[in-house]
Amino acid sequence: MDKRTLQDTAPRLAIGALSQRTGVNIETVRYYERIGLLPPPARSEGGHRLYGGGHLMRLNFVRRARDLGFTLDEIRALLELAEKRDRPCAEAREVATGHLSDVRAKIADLRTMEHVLADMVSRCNEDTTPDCPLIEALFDPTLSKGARAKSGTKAKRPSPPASRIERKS
Amino acid sequence: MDKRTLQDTAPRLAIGALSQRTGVNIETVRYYERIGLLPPPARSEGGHRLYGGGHLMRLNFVRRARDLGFTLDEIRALLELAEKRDRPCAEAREVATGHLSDVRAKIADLRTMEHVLADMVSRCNEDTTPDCPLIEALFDPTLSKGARAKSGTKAKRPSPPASRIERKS
DNA sequence: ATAGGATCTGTAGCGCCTACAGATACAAGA
DNA sequence: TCTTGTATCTGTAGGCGCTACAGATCCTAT
Repeated sequence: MDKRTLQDTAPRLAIGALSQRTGVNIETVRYYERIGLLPPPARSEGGHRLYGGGHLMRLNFVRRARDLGFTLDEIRALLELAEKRDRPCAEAREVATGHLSDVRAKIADLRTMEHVLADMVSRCNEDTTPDCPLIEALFDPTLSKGARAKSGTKAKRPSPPASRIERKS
Repeated sequence: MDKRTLQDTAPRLAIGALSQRTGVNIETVRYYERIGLLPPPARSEGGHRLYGGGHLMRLNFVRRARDLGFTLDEIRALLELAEKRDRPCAEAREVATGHLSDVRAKIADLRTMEHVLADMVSRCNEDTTPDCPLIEALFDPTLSKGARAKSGTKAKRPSPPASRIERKS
């Protein structure tokens, strides 16, 4: 059988067996079908799902891509590219490089967190019972982190005006 | 005002001003109140929320902790520790070290992903139109990754038995 | 007095599953 | 053949941490 066609051979796998072979939870398999990521399989007379080799490959593809952190939408795109065998390489590369830079951005974020956290924990070594430096640090505004800027200007007025209710800047 | 008491001074900040000063979305502020992370503020005669300095500090604390990746439950615990000033240091340290190892585990996972992805992308350089190596790699079972083991034994039978519907192993 | 913001409540949606209930199907043993 | 004990079925709700909307009300500046 051609590895790439995703055509179905005679369906013979029940959902539990498919789940075991792919490592994908049964409920998740049904979920993937609901959202159209996995095509609806054949059914037994009693209505049980029966999967063929194509499903097995496709679901393994999905699981591997999930392990690499691709979103379900990205995976959907990759699967489409895998099926229409025109010029998928460039487009697949695009999806993957886009995801790769997401991953790298996440790593950078996490490394920043890691350093700050490690620093906080280390300064917490001597058990200074009141004024735990870890908790103090979380109260301390110097840890402001301008990253993850949301939309909208952050008013950074240093001294608030006197009394009265403050509404917008 | 003591930085740590979280006592409220005269409430005078409207929710929009609080949102701007903390960088936390208005809807999120209300959400935090709903789930009990932020205490219900005073209200104006017409029912608008009015926040004091304690809320401001507390919400800033929450935002900084979120920036460091703490879950809301962890933050809840940290805030409790910040309030009862008995011996919070050891416990706070525990929360933080637990989270730190989560962060490190995530970094390790992401680095694995990064390497596999980078490798896939680089092997995709020459535009081999059919048989894109990137897509082939996702079909290739050698990329199985035994990590993230879920509950339940994964049956890894290499050759499936002959015909008939397969149910459980 | 009025206009135009800001805020109110309540609800639903996002991504990606996971869990449950109550009903049915199926394969193997007696 | 009948019975048992799984496996599977459908449908719905929940979880995290928000975000977005609708339709109503409030508040302040002119």
